[in-house]
Amino acid sequence: MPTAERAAAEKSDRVSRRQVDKFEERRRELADAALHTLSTLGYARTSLREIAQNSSFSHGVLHYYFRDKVDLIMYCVRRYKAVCVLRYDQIVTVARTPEGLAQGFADGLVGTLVADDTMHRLWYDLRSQALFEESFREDVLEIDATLQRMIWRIVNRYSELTGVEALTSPSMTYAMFDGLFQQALLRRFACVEGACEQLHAGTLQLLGQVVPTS
Amino acid sequence: MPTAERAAAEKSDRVSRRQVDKFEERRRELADAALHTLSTLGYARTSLREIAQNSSFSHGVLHYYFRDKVDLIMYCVRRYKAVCVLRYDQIVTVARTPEGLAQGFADGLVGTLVADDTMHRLWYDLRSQALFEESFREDVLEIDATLQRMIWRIVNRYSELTGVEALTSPSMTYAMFDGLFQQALLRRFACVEGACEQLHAGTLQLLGQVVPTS
DNA sequence: GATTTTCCTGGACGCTCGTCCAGAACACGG
DNA sequence: CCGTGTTCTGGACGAGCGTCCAGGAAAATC
Repeated sequence: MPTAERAAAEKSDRVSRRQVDKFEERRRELADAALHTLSTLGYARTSLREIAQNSSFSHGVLHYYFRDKVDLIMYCVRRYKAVCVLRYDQIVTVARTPEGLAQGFADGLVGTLVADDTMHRLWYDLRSQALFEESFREDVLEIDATLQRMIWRIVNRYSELTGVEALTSPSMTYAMFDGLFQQALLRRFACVEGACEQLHAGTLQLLGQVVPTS
Repeated sequence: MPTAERAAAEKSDRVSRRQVDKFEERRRELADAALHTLSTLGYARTSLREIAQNSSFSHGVLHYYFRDKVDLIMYCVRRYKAVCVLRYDQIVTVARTPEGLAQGFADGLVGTLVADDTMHRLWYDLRSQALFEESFREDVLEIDATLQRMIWRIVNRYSELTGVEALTSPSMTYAMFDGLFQQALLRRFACVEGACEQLHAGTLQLLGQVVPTS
C-alpha cells in the first residue's frame, strides 16, 4: 500500500502511527533532496533520476513515496513554504526602535538574498510555472499570501513604532518589495556590482515611502 | 550553407542580399510561431516539434534556420523585445496634462495585461530561466533595461508636467512597477476578481508616490 | 528463528526529445 | 525546359524522460 493513500488508511493505532511518521519523514528527506536539485537546475531541467542521484536512494523509490512527478513537486513547493515562514519572524520581534526595525529588515533581506539565492530563484521559477500550470496555482498563491503577511507584519510594526500610518495596502506593499527583491536577485546572478547595497538602500527608502515619517 | 554563418558570408551582392532578406524573413516567421507556442506552453514544456506543428513547416526545417534550440529561443527573446518596445511609446507623447498621462499610463498597463497576458507570462518565465541559464542573461538584462527606460520616460514626463521631481531612481521605480504588474498578472491567471482594477489603482497610487504632487 | 510486512533496487517499457541527413520539391537564371 | 542551387520534408538515431514492477533486502511481528 504505497503513496499517500496509505497515510490516510490507518490512524489511531500506535504502530501504524510510527509508520506514518517514518513515511512522512522519508517524504521530507526526499523532498529536501529534490529542492536542492530544483534550486540548482531549475524546474525545466530537473528530472526524477537527477533528484534521486542527488539523494542516497535510487530513482525507483520516488514512486513509492510520491504518486508522480507533480505530486513530488507540489510537496516540495509546500515544504519550501515552511522554510520561508521561519525566516523573518525574529526580525520584527527583536526590534524596539523604528530605525532598528528598518535596519534589521534591510539586513534580513540582503542576508537571505546572499544565503538563500538559489532557493529564491527556484521560487520565482515556480511562481512563473504557476502562470502556465493550473495545478501549481493554489499553492503558489498561498505562499505569496504568506510572504505578503510577513512583509505586512514588518511594515505594520514599523508603523506602530513611528506612530505613522502606512499609505499602501498590504498587497501593494508586498508587490513593491517583491519587485525590488527580484531585481536584486537578477543582478546578483548576473554578477552586477552593488546588488546588495541597492537592495539595502531600496528597502529603507521604500519603507520610508510606505510609512512617511517626515 | 545553412544557419547564421551564411547570412554573414556574402554581403553587397544584390542577389545574395535578396536571399539574406528572405532568410531573415523566414527566421522571423518561425520565431513568431515559436513565440506563440512558448507563450501558451511555457519554456519547460515547449519542444521543437510542437513549435513546428504550430507553424506551416515540418520540424526539420528549424535546424535549417537555427543552429540549435538555444539559438532559436535566443532569437525569440530578442524578437520579443522588439514587440515590447513599440507598445508604450505613444502613451507618453500624446498626454498634455499630468492627469491625462497618469490615466493613459494606467490604462495602457491594464490594456496590455489583458491583451498580451500570455506574452507577459512568457517574459516572466524567461526571466526566471535567466537565473539558471547563463546564456539567457545578457538578453534578459537588456530587455529589462529597455523596460526600465520606458517606465522612466513616463515617470519623467509626469515629473515635467507636474513640476515635481521624482523621489526614486529609475531602477527602483521600474522594480516597483514591475512587482505591481507581476502580481496583477498572477491574479489574472488565477482568476482573482479585481486584478485589473487593482493594477489601475495601484499604478496611479505608485505614480503619485514616486512623484509626490501633494 | 520463521514469517509477514515494509522498504528499496535497478532494469524494462513506451514515449518524446534534439539533432542529423538523404533526398524530394521548389525557384530561377540560362 | 533544363540544370543548379536553395528550401523543405519526414524518417532515423541515440539519449533521456516518467512510470512501472518483479524481486531482493531489511525490519517488524509473532
